[in-house]
Amino acid sequence: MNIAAETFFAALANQTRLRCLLLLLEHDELCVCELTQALGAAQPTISRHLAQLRETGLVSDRRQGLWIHYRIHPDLPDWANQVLGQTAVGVRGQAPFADDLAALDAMPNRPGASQCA
Amino acid sequence: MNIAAETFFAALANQTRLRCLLLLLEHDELCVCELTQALGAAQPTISRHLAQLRETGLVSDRRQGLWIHYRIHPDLPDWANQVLGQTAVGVRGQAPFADDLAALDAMPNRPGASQCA
DNA sequence: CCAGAATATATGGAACACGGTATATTTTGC
DNA sequence: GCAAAATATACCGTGTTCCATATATTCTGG
Repeated sequence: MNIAAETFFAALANQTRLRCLLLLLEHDELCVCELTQALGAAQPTISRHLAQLRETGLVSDRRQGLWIHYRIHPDLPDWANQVLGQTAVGVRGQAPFADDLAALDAMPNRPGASQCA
Repeated sequence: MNIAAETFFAALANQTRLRCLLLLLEHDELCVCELTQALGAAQPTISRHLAQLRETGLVSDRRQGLWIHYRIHPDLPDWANQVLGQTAVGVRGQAPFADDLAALDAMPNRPGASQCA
């Protein structure tokens, strides 16, 4: 997979998108409602940013009934994965990223893949 | 030094700025005329982007007579340096980054620190 | 002090990014 | 087929980014 560096960084230049991506880096797969809840954002906001990430090839999606699960795109080039990983290291423990992880863990009734087959 | 991740990525989201940064990653220090020549861009364009990189703490500058030399900011956090390094790996050999390096090497009369004490 | 070189800043207009609100789509269970 | 849930898209107003052009600043040599 090819992705222009500037396009990639433009995707990371928005806090909502970056928060989503870093959450997806820790939890393989998340659905829109989980991301919405974790970030405390409006659903259309999350949905629109996820669409943008999908269009630029940063994430892939998978429908399962009513839920659509997103994950970091499996064909993301190695350097891009490294960048995401280093970013996660860089912001570890900082707001709002750390809070997002906590909020997700505290969320009840998660439709995660862990509990359905 | 602290720099917000989204601010950092916004700085990398523009091709002119990214090209400058990747050039600075290979050659420790470059002056505006060298960057202008290497990118084949207008001087105010380069100057404006460098000012932006300076304001966000990504580069530092040093005046030497008429020339102002820029370099990657020495206090850039480790993760940010890693990101730049990985990006350089990711775009190695690709246009326009590879051409920039070639154009810089081909530039005559460079006011580099190498030739003036 | 003046001219010229290197760099910086100002200004204005076009394009784009973003969030909020409203609405549409897709799927499921009945 | 209908209602409801999860998600997606449309639309709009506002602020931002970007480039081009013009002008200002800073320094050097004479």
